[in-house]
Amino acid sequence: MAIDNSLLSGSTTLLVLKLLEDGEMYGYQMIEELRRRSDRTFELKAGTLYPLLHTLEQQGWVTAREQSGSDTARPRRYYALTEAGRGQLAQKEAEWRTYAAAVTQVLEGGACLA
Amino acid sequence: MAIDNSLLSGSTTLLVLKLLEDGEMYGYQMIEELRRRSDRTFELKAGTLYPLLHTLEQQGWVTAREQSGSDTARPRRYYALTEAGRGQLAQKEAEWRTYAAAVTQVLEGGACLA
DNA sequence: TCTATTATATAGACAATCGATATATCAGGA
DNA sequence: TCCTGATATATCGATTGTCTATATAATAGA
Repeated sequence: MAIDNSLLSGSTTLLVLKLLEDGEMYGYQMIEELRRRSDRTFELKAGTLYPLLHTLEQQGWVTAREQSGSDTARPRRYYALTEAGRGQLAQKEAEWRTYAAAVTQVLEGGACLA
Repeated sequence: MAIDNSLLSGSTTLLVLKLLEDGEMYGYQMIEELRRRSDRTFELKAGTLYPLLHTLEQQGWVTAREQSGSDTARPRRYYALTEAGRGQLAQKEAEWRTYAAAVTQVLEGGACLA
């Protein structure tokens, strides 16, 4: 099922930081990996990701390393989490859990609370 | 914990429709009820809700009934779900579950999938 | 030759939320 | 009495996040 784009809003940063938790990745790879891990639910667009990566870099949450491989058409920019980025990831993960729990509570809690 | 505003984006319509599932409500009441049901996680702003309600009405998902009670300072606009609105609610609820499951999968799935 | 894939980048359009402001009444404290 | 806060709805402009479209450039395959 294709989900409403607007649902994605706000969680994209979390998802991108999460991808970098286990090691560096380049942008195009992130799009593919995110699609794979989410069973095609998330099909992040290039026009969304690249500006976001630049923002994350400016904020000091990731660092970039350009690798102009001879085999690739265009040099890849590998991104890695900084310590600050790890902190942000932890915080955004906690925020997500709070948010998701609250939505679930509204959806299931219905009329009666203790 | 106060969550990032942008996380709310896209789920607001779902939450509002859900509130109306059990009967009609007016705007101000929805703000309070949503805050209560979510344990203060959702503090929907008036500037967000009222334009949204007008949109929902235009789309035919809710109907409005104005009640100028003698005891209230200003007449209340009571909103109720239409049949189309119920359909939308069901669809948005399904979308939410798909989306939330995908985020959880990315957060927990990590590197290894079967 | 032409198209698709890999790989990054930017500009402009669009949607959703917010803060600020407006209006109007009533209750309660200083 | 005056002033603040709560009740109740409404609109405007700013900000943010995502998208589509476009650009560039090399390589593989039909």
